[in-house]
Amino acid sequence: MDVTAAPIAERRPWAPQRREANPLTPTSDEPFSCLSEVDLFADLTPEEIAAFDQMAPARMFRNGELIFSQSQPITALFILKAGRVRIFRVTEDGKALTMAILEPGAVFGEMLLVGQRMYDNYAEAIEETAICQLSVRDVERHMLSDPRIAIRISRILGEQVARLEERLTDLALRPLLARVASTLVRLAESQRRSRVGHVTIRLTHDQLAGLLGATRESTSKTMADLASRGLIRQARGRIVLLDLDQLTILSKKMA
Amino acid sequence: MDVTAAPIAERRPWAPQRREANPLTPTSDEPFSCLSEVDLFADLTPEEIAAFDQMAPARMFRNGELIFSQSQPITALFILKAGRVRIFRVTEDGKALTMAILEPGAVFGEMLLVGQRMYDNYAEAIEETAICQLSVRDVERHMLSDPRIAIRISRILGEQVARLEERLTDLALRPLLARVASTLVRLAESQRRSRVGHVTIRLTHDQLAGLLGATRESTSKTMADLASRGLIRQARGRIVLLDLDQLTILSKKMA
DNA sequence: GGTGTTGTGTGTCCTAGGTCGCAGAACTGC
DNA sequence: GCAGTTCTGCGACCTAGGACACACAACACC
Repeated sequence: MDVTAAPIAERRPWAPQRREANPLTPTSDEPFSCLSEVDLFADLTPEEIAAFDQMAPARMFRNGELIFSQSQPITALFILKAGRVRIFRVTEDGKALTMAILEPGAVFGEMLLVGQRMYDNYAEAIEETAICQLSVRDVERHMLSDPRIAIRISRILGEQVARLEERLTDLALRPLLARVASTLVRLAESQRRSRVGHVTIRLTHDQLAGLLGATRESTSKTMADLASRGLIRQARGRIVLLDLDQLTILSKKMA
Repeated sequence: MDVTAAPIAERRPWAPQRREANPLTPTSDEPFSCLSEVDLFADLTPEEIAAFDQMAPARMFRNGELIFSQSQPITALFILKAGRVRIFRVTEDGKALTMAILEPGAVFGEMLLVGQRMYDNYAEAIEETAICQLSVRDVERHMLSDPRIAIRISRILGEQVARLEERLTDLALRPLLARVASTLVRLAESQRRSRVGHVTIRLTHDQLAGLLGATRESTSKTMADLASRGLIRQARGRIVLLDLDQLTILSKKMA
């Protein structure tokens, strides 16, 4: 903890554990490419990618640091190079719902590209994280007009719509057990880098609860249930999915 | 009711009151334009629009008729010319959630354009409705490649994402009263053709409930509450919003 | 190894909203 | 007008999951 920091800063539950500022390191030492392997740019030539890379400064964030709150439209597009990021919203009375947990390769802030105001979304690093940023100016100048990019954006947004509709109906019509199962399955899919054997999800019950729109307590209870059925195995901060198929079935069960 | 029809067809609550089939009338008599005034095509020249119009046959649907269920990827794109359409999902046990209620000028089925399978969405006419359809082939041939269209699609999807995120957090963190208020306000915005005085929303409590993810009963109760506060006035199947500002405030109130 | 902190298990309430059931009002079609 | 249907309004339940309050286990940092 930073000793120079304020008293302890009102500690709202969703709030970043560390304060927002403090760029840490520019980390331009190793000139890694931000954009290759990000499918938003998959249609571009290597030369074009290199050109974009020039204008995408990288930046590190510590666990808990805020990457943006709605008050920062300085940057148009973020590319998550390493680490993990949580996108979330907060209500007046301090409760939060997390919209997504992003894995490396993800692009976020795309709403600005599309004329949306990015609303009340916050983004927070949930571990040591490297992020490349493209400024509004560069993006407007070089990307918005490019049909290859536009099509990719459509695809990304389309997937997002599908996921959101799914979550919405789950939340509206399914009991917690099913929602937990369905969320776990979805998380598993979104990170099946290694399709070998069991998938491990690195999330605390608290983080999972934020994704579910439920409390930590009932989430814990439900997880215990799943564990007792042998569908998952638990450890502090990580969840091993043992039986994807069974979980998928459960995710569709109603009351 | 159609006397030749089956016994009464298991009447699941979400099901169309009339059966699916029966094209009614091709209605090509008056050659109206399907595509002008639809902003998806706003960037096209009048000639191009006319060309598309050729390939967009219109079709009428009666109140309650199903326009598509997930088993019909014959048509890629629907344009709602007149009437209203409800997009919804159904769970195994017959409960439904309404994703959207569309007004004339809306485009739907866009998910297919974007490589999504359109999932479990159903579309149903909720009044006498005229719809133009574009086939997968035509769309693929003439539109997907067109950057002007691609950009428009991005914009539409972006708005959709924003709305869905809003609804999701509402559902997760706000009590029914706030959700009702917020939904009413959203509906008002989406149809403020006449910005004069009070907005009238033509929906039954039941339809509203489907949009809220709540039951008809509690929706009714909440509506009565709003009415008693003088924020709305009610009549059978229609709701008059008297105090938008106050409703907006309410929509943000928590418990 | 001790001390603080962050995750997890549980247990007792308590309430928003679902469920069921019915009654009456409003519109539809004859 | 009358009969069937669709809407709306209650009211008496009942339950999933939230709120609160701990206790303890695991890790992190010195």
